[in-house]
Parts: sequence; structure tokens; C-alpha cells
Amino acid sequence: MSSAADKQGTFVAKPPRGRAAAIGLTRAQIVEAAIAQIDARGLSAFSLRELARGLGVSPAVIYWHVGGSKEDLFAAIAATITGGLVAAQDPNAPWTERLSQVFHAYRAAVHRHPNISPLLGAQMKSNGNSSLDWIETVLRALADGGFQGTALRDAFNALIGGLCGFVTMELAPAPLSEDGAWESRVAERLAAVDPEAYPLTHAALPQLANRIFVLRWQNGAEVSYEESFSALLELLIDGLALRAARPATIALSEPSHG
Amino acid sequence: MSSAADKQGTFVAKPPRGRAAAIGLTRAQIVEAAIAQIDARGLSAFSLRELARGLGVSPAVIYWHVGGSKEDLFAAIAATITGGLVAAQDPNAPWTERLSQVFHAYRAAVHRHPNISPLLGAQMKSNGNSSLDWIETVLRALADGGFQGTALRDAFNALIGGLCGFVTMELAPAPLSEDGAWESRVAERLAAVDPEAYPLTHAALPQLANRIFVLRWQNGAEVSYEESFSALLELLIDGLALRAARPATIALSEPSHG
DNA sequence: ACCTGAACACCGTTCAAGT
DNA sequence: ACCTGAACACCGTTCAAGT
Repeated sequence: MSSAADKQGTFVAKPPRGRAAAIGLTRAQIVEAAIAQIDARGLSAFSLRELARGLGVSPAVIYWHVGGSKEDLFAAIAATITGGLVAAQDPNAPWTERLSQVFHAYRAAVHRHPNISPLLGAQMKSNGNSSLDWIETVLRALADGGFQGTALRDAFNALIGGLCGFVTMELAPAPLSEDGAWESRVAERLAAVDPEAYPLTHAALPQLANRIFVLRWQNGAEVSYEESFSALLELLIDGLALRAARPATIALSEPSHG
Repeated sequence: MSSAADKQGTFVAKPPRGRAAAIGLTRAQIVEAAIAQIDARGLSAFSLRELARGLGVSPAVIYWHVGGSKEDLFAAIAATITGGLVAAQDPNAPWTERLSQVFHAYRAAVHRHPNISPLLGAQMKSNGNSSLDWIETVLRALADGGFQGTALRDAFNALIGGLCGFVTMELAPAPLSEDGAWESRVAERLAAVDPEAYPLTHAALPQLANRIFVLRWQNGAEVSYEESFSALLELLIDGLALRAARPATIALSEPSHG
């Protein structure tokens, strides 16, 4: 019961009150713990009760700190992951370069927590919570490229949808399996592709099995899709730069890149 | 015990046996019913027990017909959705045109069942089950464009990841809300964007609010992203055609398009 | 072969009650 | 203000048992 005795000399930021029921749990701590659990055990194994258990706390405290629902926690997690995206950003680089930096940074951030990826790609409540900073950065770059109105809208959507969507597919989780039963079944299915019916698929498999979408049993956390992502990014940025150089299609503007 | 008696003269495909316990349920019927329920009530509200209830049947029969888990049912659903994608395909069109047709067909198929979309974009067990026909079609088109080896891999991944990923983001579900509480909160948040800190975002909002990713409260089932998708598709195909015309970057080949 | 019923070990969420 | 404990209405999955 000497709970108040050992409080002298603390330089900790937020010391628990002392002897009361209060543990001193923070919203940020809860989000952090949730990310750690999802990193460790995957999104499908995650539950609020397990989170509470890990924190040594009643399930109800999650609701008290975070808000009304599991979706709210997910939104907070997503916002944390995509938080500091614009930090390493060079505002003086040409707009094409800035776009490249932003989206490489996005991919790197998601790859630091690959199991979180479905929240960002496939849930509006999560991906809608992204910080405005990096939206502004993308819009600024495209505006500098001369895009406006519906051309700006389509360029923005093509970039976000294409590139964030790529990362979502890249990191799509495999089923949890204990043994590698599912993995080997996929491998077998690919080995058994009929060369008559699917000649090109059959011919491509030796090089491309488990290296291209759909025909794989591991995701982007285990097999690198870096070069494919860079290819996509380059296709998009080059294409946009090309269109920026032809003002007819994107209304009036002075393109800063050609 | 008159199980063999009532079998004469039936022109019905699979008539229920008579009075026995057998209902005559089919795997295909179960998948169909599941799709109908997800269409009607959304993926997050879907459960195997609710499905069984809708079929007037014990939960265990789902397992008997479909396989070991909910994920298996999802895989079957995904395979059904992406089933007949290559039907309306013109094999004599130039490769760029064939690609355009295939991916427009993909998007149209998913839009027929928008609530299923997360299964295709964000789960390997589901999107790995796609029919080989449309993979072959994409590979064939790219091969006709002169791509092979790692260039073929990157072109394939850029297309599938970018375009299927776009559709996944486009159709990312909003939180279920009864009242439009969430929707109006997003709208308010956008209306309150600081013009000093985010000048371009602020300036763009009147035209682009709810029309671009991240800054929206409705998804692609309610607001059209058709033009943005077409823009993305055109950027990709034009870029690939350009690279096909420069054989240096894609190994030896004779490009059929310039 | 196909289906039922009950059981097990979980969930998310709410709410009165404690300090 | 912050936390506990118990309760409610669900889940997915398994399994013996029926016909």
C-alpha cells in the first residue's frame, strides 16, 4: 500500500496520479499499442479485447479514450501511420520530382507497418483521415505542372488511386495458415497451368511465379515490388509531364517541366 | 426409404430428394446468396450465420458445401465476380486496345458488386483465385507490345496494381452510420480547412470536395470516378506504348505499336 | 450424402458502479 | 476523470447425431 511513497524525484512526463484507480493511460499510448499488436500478429487477429488484455486493462477503457467504435481506433492508427509524410520534402525541386518523393515516402511509410495496409486502401474512414499536408503537397505539385479544374481532379485521382492502390494490392495479406498449406497449394496450382490453354502464362511462370500479382503466394512484405512500383510511378509522372507540355488538354498554364 | 422411387421423368436439374433431410443446396447457390446479402447489406454486416439464416439452414451446412473457412467462401465469391471477364474481347484489336478493354471490363464487373471490392483488392486468398483467362489476356497483350523478362513483370504489375488498386480505393466502403453523422462531419472538416496553411486545398475544395480521394464522404458507387480511371488507364497505356517503341529498355522485340 | 442442434471460445459494445 | 466488472447480443467453427 506504499503507493504514494515512491513518487519523489520523478522526471517522467505524466506520472500516474498515485493511489487512485487511474492508470494514466493515453490515447496515443493505446494507438501505439494497437499498432504494435497488428505489426506482430496481423490485422485479422487483432481485437479490442486482446488490445485491452495487452494493456492490462478492462475492454471498456479503449472506448473511453478512443471514441465510439473500433473503426475510430482504425482511423487513428491510419492517421498516425501517414502522419509525417511531408517531412523529408524539398519544396524547391521540380514538381515532377516532388511527386516522386511524396509517393515513395508514402510507400515507405506503409511498408514500415505492412499489416496496417488494408486500413489505408480499403476503408474510407481510415484513409479519409490523412493529414492535409501531403494532400496540399500533391495539389501544389500538380498546380505547378499547370493542372487545374477537372484535369487537376483526374491527375490527382490517378496518382492517389493508382499508387496508393498499388501499395494496397502489393501488401494484401495472405490467409493465416500455421503450416504453409495454402502457399503450397498455390504453388502447385501454378505448376499445373495448362500450356495449351495458357501458353504465355505457362511460359512466364518460371520467371514470374510469386513475382507478379494474382500469381503469387507471398505479398509485398516478403517479395519486393519496388521496381514495379517505380515503373508505375515513372509511367504516371512522365505521362503527366507530357500532358503538362501540351496546354490544350489542361487549360491555360505555364508548364515548369517538359 | 423411397429414395429411388421418385426419380423418373424429372427434367429438373437437381430436384430435392423428396422428404428426406436433404434440401438440395448447392455450393453455387450458397455463393450466389452470399453475394446477394453483401450487395444488400455490405461486407461488414455479412456473417456466415446470417447467410445460413437467409437460406433457412443450419450454419454448419455452409462449411459442408464451401470448405473450411469464411475466407474460402470469400475466395469463391471473388472468383465468381471476376469470372467471365474476357468474354467481350476482340483478339484482333491492337494490344493497347485489348488492354483498355480488359481493364474497363474489370472495373465494370466490380462496379456491379461494389461492396465486394475489398475482397479483390485487399485479400490475397481472394484475388489470387482469379481466372487464368484474363491473366493470359494481359500477358498476351504485353507480349505483343514487345515486353518480356523483368520489363514484362513490371508492366504487368504496374497495370494490375495501379488499375485494380484504383478500383479498390474508389470503392472503399464508408462507415455504416444510420444517420449521416460521419458524412456531415467530413463535410464540416473540409469546409473548415485553413486557407493560410493549405491554400491550394482550400482553393480546390469548391470544385473537388467529395470528388477526389481522401477528401470525400462518398465512394465510387455514389460518385463517378470514371473519368479519373480513364485518365489513369490512358496514362499507363500511352506510356507503355511509348516504351514499346524504344526497344532498348525492354529487351529485343518487334513492337506492334508506335 | 447432406443436414440439425448444441456446444466452445471468442467477439464489439454498453452501462452501472467504483475511486 | 478514469477505470472495473458484468452483461447483452452476437460471432466463426466443430462435432456428434440424425435421415
